[in-house]
Amino acid sequence: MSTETERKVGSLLGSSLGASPANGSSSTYPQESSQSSSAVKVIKPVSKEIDSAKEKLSLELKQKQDELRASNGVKEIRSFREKLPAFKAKAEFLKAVAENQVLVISGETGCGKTTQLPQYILEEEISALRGGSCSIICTQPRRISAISVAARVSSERGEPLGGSVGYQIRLESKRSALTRLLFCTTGVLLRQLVQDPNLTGVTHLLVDEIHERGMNEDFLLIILRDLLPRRPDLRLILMSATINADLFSKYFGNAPTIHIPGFTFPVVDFFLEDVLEKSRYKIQPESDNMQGSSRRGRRRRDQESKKDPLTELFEDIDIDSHYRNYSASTRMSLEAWSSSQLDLGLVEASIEYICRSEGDGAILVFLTGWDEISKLLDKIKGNRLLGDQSKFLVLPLHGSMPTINQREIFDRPPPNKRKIVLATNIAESSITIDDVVYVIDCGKAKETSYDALNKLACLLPSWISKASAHQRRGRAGRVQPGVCYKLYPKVIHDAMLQYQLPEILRTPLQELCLHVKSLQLGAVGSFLAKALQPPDSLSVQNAIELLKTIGALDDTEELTPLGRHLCTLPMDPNIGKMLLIGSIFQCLGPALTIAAGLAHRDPFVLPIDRKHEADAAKRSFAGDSCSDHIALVKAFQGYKEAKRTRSDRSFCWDNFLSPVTLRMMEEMREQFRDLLTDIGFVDRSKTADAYDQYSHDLEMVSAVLCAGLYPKVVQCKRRGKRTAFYTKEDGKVDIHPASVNAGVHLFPLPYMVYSEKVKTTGIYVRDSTNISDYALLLFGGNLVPSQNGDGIEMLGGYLHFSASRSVLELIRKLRVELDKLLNRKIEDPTLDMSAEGKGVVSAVVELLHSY
DNA sequence: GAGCACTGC
Repeated sequence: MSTETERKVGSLLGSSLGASPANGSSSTYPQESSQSSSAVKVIKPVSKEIDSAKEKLSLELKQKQDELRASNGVKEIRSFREKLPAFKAKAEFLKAVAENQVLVISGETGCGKTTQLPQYILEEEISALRGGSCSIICTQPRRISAISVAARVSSERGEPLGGSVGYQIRLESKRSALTRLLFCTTGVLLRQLVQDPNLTGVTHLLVDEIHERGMNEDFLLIILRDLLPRRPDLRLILMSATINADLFSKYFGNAPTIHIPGFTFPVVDFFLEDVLEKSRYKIQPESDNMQGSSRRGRRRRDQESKKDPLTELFEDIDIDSHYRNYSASTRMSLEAWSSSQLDLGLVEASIEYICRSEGDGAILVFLTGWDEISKLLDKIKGNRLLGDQSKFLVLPLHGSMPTINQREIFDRPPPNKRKIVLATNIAESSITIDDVVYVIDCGKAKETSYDALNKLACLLPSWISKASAHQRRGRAGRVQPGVCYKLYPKVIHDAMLQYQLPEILRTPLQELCLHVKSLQLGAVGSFLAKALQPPDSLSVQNAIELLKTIGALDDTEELTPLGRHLCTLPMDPNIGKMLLIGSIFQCLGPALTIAAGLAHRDPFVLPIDRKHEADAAKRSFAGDSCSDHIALVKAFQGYKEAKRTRSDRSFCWDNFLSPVTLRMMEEMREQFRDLLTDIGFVDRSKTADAYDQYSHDLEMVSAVLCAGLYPKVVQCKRRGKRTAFYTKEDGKVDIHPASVNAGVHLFPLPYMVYSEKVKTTGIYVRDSTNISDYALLLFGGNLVPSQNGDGIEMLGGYLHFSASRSVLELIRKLRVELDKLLNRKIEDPTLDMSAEGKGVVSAVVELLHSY
């Protein structure tokens, strides 16, 4: 810091000291009253008028339903509905609903459970003249399914969507006062529970797809089990796609179970050994120049550190005796087969075999990721048979590839042209391609896991579960009998886990823990211990520790005022804090954009053939900011400007941006702005620019990022002509190659903040912004004087700052004033920062610019 | 030098 800066900051700070009230009791927070969160009073139908209105509605609904039933259009649909397997179980189902508070349904694909069961309840209630007072909710894990199921059900009833049947998902709903059956995402229901913990008025709740074991669904089940005794009139129906519904039944005190068989066309399975026989493909043994280390080798287990149990199981088999009925060539291939590396030649040979020897129909190949899809695509292009573009339409399908929104994935190709889709897990449940007849399954998927010991999120390829394999296989039998080629031995299939580990055991829990607090469900640890499969207490402890570090929970694990604000923001608590600080420091626009991008999805897409251009486009948005977050802000700004001139389509195309994601981000920004308004941080009467005074100030935006993302800090240490990166928890880490900071050798500033760090082939920081030590000193963690008195420490002594005594003293003073101001603002969001905090804010700005 | 997938009053 120059003496000039020191003088300026000192004088600005001096002026602010007088402006702040003498008693800035920033450390004591007002106590939360136990009633404070039930601000929304639920209006209960007590008066006679309301009762009679309901009776009238019940009559109307019944008349309308009877009329519709008699009409011709619905008659046709009715005969279709009566052919569904669910129809046979209708009477049993309705009887069980009437007699039990909780019911578990296991229904296989194609049985019609999702569209029929909620509808049966609705029809039954309307027929019994309870239509006016019933309220049926059916949750779905995904937005698309909530919409499409609601649309299907209302059309089966011959009604417009939003009548008696509606849907509600984030930022979008079609429902009315008449809606009696609502399909919503599980997340929407969880938010609803914050306002109305008793689900007042809801008569029937159906929770669909619980076998997927998503975090929201598992969380909801804990809440519901506690709620049922308080709501004896509420009926709960759990719907699972797999026969094994025991787990859920037991969890709810041995609730009765009804099984509904499914209907799909038969699918024939072939395993690796059969595929080798049929295709005559020869797997090449690992050549010695691969150093024999990382890749493979049967019975070379002792040379390798760790192998998964399924691979070990296979390697313990004596190939010649176990596969004695197979050809010598197949046995040799099985001997050479590696479970750790997918043999793309084998995939290619399988596709070729289908194209030569089998009938018409699309082929769907399940792979693990971008890299495999890309390499296989190249291989197919060079293939003599498959490379013929007049006969084959080969399409990659991956969440961050632009093809994801193209119609041709779903459309039937012209006659004599075969569609071949190379997909990730996205085609397992999110995207359905109807005309698939052949599935090729590599047996693996990239899966997130959470290493609580090292506080590290991982994303590694692993064997899928039997349930997943079944689901993938089923993709072949939607329109006619199909075939599934599994590129792994039957022995491995038989040893696969029945189900994937539930998400609650695979994910960092800070957001969930905050949610538990906001629902006033008691101590986080003991509440989550009631889960179907409770998370490791160390994971819970890590999450609580983080929430304490960022100031969302106090020492007694109670919500602080900051924590209460964060509960209202539907995003990771670090990102929520960034948004709040951004609004306080008048960087609202960028904060909204960054929050929307990080909370939803990166809008940058990666086309398979132009990834270097895509990389360059992202870097040009970042300019010399050394920030992925700034790149995001600039890209969004560019999109908004292009929209004004109606050139957004070409802008997105030219800059490798996803228009769908950007539109979603626009809507999310509005939602966030509204939420900030609700909690007082944004005043609607002020103009938009009132909160954007520093939005173009890179140093301020970086400081806001630091305030939000702390303690996710990376140290940049110069090593000769390069920079090496370190974190407290992991030691050396790498910048993710997709980051604008990848490959940059020297950085102007000594630290980075990031929002996501993940272990794949190494430990990568996915997004980063280069920040100064002043940003950290002012907006990072608590400042602790060094033991030897010559500096300041942070992050448990991991970060050390040294400077002259007078500078350190000045920073310490400024920090005290800044914390006071922030605490006052957070306790009372209506506090006028521009008046009350003028001196402190000016001093902060001055210091941040003193580089 | 590398990228599973969802989702939120």
